[in-house]
Amino acid sequence: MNIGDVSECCGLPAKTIRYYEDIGLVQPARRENGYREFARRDLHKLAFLGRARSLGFSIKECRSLLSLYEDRKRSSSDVKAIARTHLDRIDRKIEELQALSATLRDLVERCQGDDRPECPIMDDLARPAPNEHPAPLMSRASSKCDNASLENRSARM
Amino acid sequence: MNIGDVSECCGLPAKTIRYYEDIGLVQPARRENGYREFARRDLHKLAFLGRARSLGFSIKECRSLLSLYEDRKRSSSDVKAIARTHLDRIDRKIEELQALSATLRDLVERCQGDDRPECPIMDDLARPAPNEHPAPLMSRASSKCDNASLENRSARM
DNA sequence: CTTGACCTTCCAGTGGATGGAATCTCTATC
DNA sequence: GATAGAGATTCCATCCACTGGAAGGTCAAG
Repeated sequence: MNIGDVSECCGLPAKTIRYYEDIGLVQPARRENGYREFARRDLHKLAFLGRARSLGFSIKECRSLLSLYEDRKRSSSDVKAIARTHLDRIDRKIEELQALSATLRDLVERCQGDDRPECPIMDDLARPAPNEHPAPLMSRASSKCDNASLENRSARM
Repeated sequence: MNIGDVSECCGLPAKTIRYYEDIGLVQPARRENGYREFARRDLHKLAFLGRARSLGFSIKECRSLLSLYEDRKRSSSDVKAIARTHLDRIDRKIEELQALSATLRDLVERCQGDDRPECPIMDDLARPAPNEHPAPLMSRASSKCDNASLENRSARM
């Protein structure tokens, strides 16, 4: 099978398939004319890769999964470990994005969205810093960011 | 102010600040010795950029936001439009990830995770295709992916 | 004078492809 | 046999937003 057929058949662009060969995920044979010749085994691997990538596994994880796929004596615990790591990563990402979403939604809702310049979104972006660990008031005097420091340092040279 | 101080003060790595200069987001002055000299205005811009990036806005969006930030006659509707587009993108991403998470969670839960090779995760990955649009049975005979086609095409040269 | 912190530039690499150019190779048709 | 067009090949560049590291200049303290 030529690359175009494989592409159509496993849903991966030909470019991607060449790329996968390049990074060693598949090793299709070559014909005399230089064309790649994909065997059933290559097709299976590519379909496997396509599915794994669509589930968000990284190429590195795909490599591991692929070697487990081809290992008859694999332990399902190894597969599960990779999947769980990935799942945890996804869930952490979801939480991050939900926090972002909440913040943005609040800002967007509070913004009038008219032709005047006043805007809570801008106010948030321009605000000094998200004081997660608010410093004691006295320590501000020695901050590198206040005006005095700025002038001093500007004048230093 | 030197880049190191700016870095500490606005929380962006020096490398990032240089990069932001490189792509034209800030234009700090230069001293005679070649060192960058950041003024208050640059500090504000960098802090703004740091916050905007931490909210997930792309550099391109940051560029737009920054020019709105410096435009006294801006319309808050322009700001809001950018933020809403971004919010929508985040929410779409969350949905995607939640679907992934659900699929993966199901697979992980069904996997024994022992020393035997049987594994629902592998079974899923190795499965032909996620038949979102299941083809009529008869059409499989002409698929490029069945054995006959494979052999034919392999034998063609 | 030396040390070490800080600054500079430039180049390369990350991940995972994707776009495009220039150049074969095959097949079909005239 | 000529030719057109599809499909294959390679290689190089590009995307995003940095980040790492090398090689070298500058500055303040001891």
